[in-house]
Amino acid sequence: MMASKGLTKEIIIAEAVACMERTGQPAISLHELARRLGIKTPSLYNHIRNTRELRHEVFRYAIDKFVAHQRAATAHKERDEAVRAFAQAYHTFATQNKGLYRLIMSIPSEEDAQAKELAIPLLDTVVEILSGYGLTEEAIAHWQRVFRAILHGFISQEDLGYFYYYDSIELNKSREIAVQCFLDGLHAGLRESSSM
Amino acid sequence: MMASKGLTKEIIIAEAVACMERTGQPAISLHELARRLGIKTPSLYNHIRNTRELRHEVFRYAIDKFVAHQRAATAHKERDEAVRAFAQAYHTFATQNKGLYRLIMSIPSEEDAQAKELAIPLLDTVVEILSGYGLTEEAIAHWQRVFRAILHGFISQEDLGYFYYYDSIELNKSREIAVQCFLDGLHAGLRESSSM
DNA sequence: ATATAAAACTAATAGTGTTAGTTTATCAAC
DNA sequence: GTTGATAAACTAACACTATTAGTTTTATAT
Repeated sequence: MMASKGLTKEIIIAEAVACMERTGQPAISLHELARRLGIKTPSLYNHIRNTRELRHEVFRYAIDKFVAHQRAATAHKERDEAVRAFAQAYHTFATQNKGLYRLIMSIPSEEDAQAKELAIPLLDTVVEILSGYGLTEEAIAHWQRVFRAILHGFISQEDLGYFYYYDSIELNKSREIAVQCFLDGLHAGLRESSSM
Repeated sequence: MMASKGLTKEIIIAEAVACMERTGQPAISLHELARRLGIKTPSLYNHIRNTRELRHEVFRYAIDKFVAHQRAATAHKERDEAVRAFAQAYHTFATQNKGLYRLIMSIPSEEDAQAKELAIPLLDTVVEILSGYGLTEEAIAHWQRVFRAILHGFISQEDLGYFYYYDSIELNKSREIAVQCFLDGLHAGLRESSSM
């Protein structure tokens, strides 16, 4: 019983995802992966091209999961309420799926045009919410960047430990303030543009 | 002429820094480093304990450089003017010292308490600026987090390629809007707390 | 001059990813 | 049911990482 243990690409990807979710790391070695699947390392190459492709597949999975999570959290919500719900969902996903989130935030980087393609739905979720504010196309592009910058910046620094400077001060409150800051800034921006 | 080519820890660190600045990567292999210094890989261990220590030393250098850059940019400035200058300096450093910035943003992460210690001056620069707004200690802690979240989040996503969604829309303008958003949010927060 | 210590070396190990070439099991056609 | 093709496992090897042990060389201080 050497050949065929019923292993498929999907099973490999699922196992890789499970490992990342468990360890919180955005990667797994082929050795470890093969060990968990009960095969020898090179056998993985019968199913995947290389680590890049594997990472890519897990990336696709992570994006899908993240997007679904965001859509579920903001469905039937609009404007400020949607923004707050989105921020909450974003943070929840990032902390509860650390490995996947880190992967999402470590892939594109210049080269990988294919990954950027896959990530578009992720950007669309924010754009849809901001569409409810009656902004111009250009304004949406700007504010979508600002919003995502705040959300990711917050998670990232929290994760890095750069927020434990005043470690007695509650992180959740900081996050609320950040979201409120975005809304205040957005509203201020709206007032300004409508008065011109 | 085997022993002693006048190599020191400082020279090694300087070369590592130079490599990172050149490649934009937050790391360099010992092989490459040794090659550039004209020695064999294991000889590096006469001067450094391991890659962790080397990274640590480069990290220290990066923090110092970043802090100096920030202080120079915001000296004799206050409040909004200082905030804007800081944001500008932050972005300039991150883009012109990509390798060092990436290193700064990849080290601490839970474990490394020593690195967190080294990074404190980095946080102080923001705290000092926010001190000019007459906020409470707690409010400073919150807003310092928000500001740094925006700044890093912006750089990070820009670097990752997550901002090229609407690639015709100017990044610089988005950044201005982000900083203005922070100031509007901060001012809104100030009004609210003073009216209580 | 010689002993010591610093700083280079060679050789080897273990952990990454990856390729080439080989064997085995399964499944379809004759 | 044997045959033959294919899929999927294997072993063996290589290149690249960091690292350690043990050796040699050179500079320097007594």
